[in-house]
Amino acid sequence: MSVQERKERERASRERLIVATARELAEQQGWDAVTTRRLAERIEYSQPVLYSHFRGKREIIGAVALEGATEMAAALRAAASDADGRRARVAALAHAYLEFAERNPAVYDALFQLDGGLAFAQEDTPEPLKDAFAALLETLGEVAGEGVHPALFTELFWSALHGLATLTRAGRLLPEGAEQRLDLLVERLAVL
Amino acid sequence: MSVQERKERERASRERLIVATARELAEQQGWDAVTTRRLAERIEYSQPVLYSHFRGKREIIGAVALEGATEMAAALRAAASDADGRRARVAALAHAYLEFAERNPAVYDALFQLDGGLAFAQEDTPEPLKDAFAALLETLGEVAGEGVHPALFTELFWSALHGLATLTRAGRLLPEGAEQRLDLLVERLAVL
DNA sequence: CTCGATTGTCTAGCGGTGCTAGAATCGAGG
DNA sequence: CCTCGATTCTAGCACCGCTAGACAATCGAG
Repeated sequence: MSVQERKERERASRERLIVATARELAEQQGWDAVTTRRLAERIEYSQPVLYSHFRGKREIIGAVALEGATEMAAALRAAASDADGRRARVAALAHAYLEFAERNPAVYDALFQLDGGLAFAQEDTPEPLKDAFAALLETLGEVAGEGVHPALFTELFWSALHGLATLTRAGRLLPEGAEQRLDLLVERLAVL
Repeated sequence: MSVQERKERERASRERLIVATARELAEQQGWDAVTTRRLAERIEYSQPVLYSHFRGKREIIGAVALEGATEMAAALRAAASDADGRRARVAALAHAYLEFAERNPAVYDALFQLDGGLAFAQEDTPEPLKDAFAALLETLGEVAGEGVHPALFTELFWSALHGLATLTRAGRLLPEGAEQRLDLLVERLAVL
């Protein structure tokens, strides 16, 4: 049975290669440049191989998104745990969120902008996505204020962060005010 | 010279037809369905005619976006002027914004989600876009609070609305909480 | 050790996209 | 009515996501 195990290992490793290459290509040249032909060429296999791992391009985007969600959750938790006090924790969390979006634009797009075929806010939502939301909830739930449902507050705060992230990156907001907008968001929205 | 004038009128009218048809098709079947072939067929001309009016598909999206921006500005001003008192005005504005996004998803996408080749937050930003932001600023500037720059406050509030609009439509937020999230946003962010 | 079956991969191609060169057609002015 | 410039169309380019079917490599049985 060792032969079969080796094959499965190789197959799994090739799948990781596909996802990593897609992500790399997307970060370098944007998702438009991630075509099945270019991706196949980079991993040094033919196009149909991609389809033996994923149903189509959507699923590849989805795989990058899941990978990114795990990293994002970790980054958010790390930022929150490095800060002392509720105010500092919320500020650090918000800052970490926007920094992740800025440093990994392709991953952020895969998560929230493109169609990766992922379910959200439902029962069959993949674990990494739920966990990323949970990472937000852990810190933001503390500052929802009395009588306000923590999850609902988190959704609102998250929406604001998402809006800042996307509008900033699309050049819709002047970059100069970024820090002030973030301060104001934390100050006003959170009950400290 | 009347012949030439007639031709110019006809040309302008055909351009309006292109934009209106693109918008209609996008609202009906999504922007993916708006291909140059389908669009050409609907206006009963061949593809190259599109390119005698617009540089390419991007510019057509941009034209829909500008049309939408004008309408949005009007809708926001109408909602604000119908309400009495600052709190009600801000709530009405926010509600009108989200309603516009929900009822005109294709236009909203053209404005903020797709690349219509439009400049933002710059000197050469088209007038309708500046005006839509101005419509937000007129109402939101009043509730920025002391020592907070009205434009910066408006950018933040707008970001939150944009986040709510996009995440809701992408199925990332549960629709049930929409009203509560909106109330909370107005209550917390605005200084009433 | 050979041979058939199974598995894996590739070549080639389908119908679609945005966009454009050059042919064909139209219509206004002489 | 005819000419000639402006307008519109036909046909085609290179690329897209995706897949059928040919081919090669590997495995297990005799």
